Amino acid sequence: MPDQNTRLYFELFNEIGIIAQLNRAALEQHLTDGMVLPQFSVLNHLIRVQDGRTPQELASAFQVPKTSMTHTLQGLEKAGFVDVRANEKDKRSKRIWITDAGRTFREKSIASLGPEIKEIAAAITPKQVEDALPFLCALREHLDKARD
Amino acid sequence: MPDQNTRLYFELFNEIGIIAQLNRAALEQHLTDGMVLPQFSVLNHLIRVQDGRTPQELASAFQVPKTSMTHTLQGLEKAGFVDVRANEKDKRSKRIWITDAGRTFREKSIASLGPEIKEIAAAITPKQVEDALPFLCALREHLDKARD
DNA sequence: ACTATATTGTTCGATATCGAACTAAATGGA
DNA sequence: TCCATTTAGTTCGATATCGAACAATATAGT
Repeated sequence: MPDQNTRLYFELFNEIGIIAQLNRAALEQHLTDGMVLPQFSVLNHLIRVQDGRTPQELASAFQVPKTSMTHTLQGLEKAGFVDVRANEKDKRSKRIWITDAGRTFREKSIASLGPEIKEIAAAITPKQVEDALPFLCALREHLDKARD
Repeated sequence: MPDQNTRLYFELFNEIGIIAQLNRAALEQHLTDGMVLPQFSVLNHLIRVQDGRTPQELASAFQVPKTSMTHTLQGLEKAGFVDVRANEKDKRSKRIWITDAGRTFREKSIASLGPEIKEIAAAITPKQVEDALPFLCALREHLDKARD
């Protein structure tokens, strides 16, 4: 493995790390009630994929340790944005449902992000994003698989 | 802004966030001495760009708050991987120099990452990375500019 | 030169993150 | 059925992250 290649992959992950960083900071400026990105992302996921997910499914979806997801969900529950109910099919487990307040919060947040997204879209077109996504998905999937 | 586009950009940042997450976890498994990704990244930056940077320059480079960089540097200094010296040209400021121990640590870490990178390179070719980088750089630069 | 403003870095407190150890429930052999 | 192993989720403790407030120094405008 020539050093040049190592450098290339380092640069890739460096850029990705910084983008994640900037995205997080920008997004959290639009979230009220002290919500943070992981909490907002969970709300989105519950709507996009379907609610009724278990905490473990959510942790896997976001590739965070389950302890982190516990913490995230506790915050969402305290804010009244999700309901945590027992899972009849597996009594070790729970299921997470988004509440009306959660839906409203999400919608308001997205609305307030509108101008931001519009601005990004002016510089980075949807077409470009579509073209880039397969690469990112492949990279994600590979890292995911290699995780043992 | 149609909802479809919003969704697209959300997905983009979601993928990027997860990749950053996975990269961090994978990388930290190869770091000894309890070093974490930001500390390793700083060492890399000091070699790649040139050491003698100020903490503020480093914070900007990684787009983290300066308090976070203070913390990162304190860890590196305690480990003996960087020297923090006064900045003659600006007495508010400091300059960071990598030590021999820091260089050695970085080299060993990179060596131990070799197989990992090789494995990634098998799935994601350097060519693909090169093709993807301009998009990521553009996105990063835009977010950076939009940060006010 | 003088003063207002900006910049650098720190400390502090609140919160986020996560690994280890734990409990409870499910699963898979014998 | 019984017991070993696996899985879901929590608690706990250590550390990371970051905003606010601060002190020291630099810069800009007059």
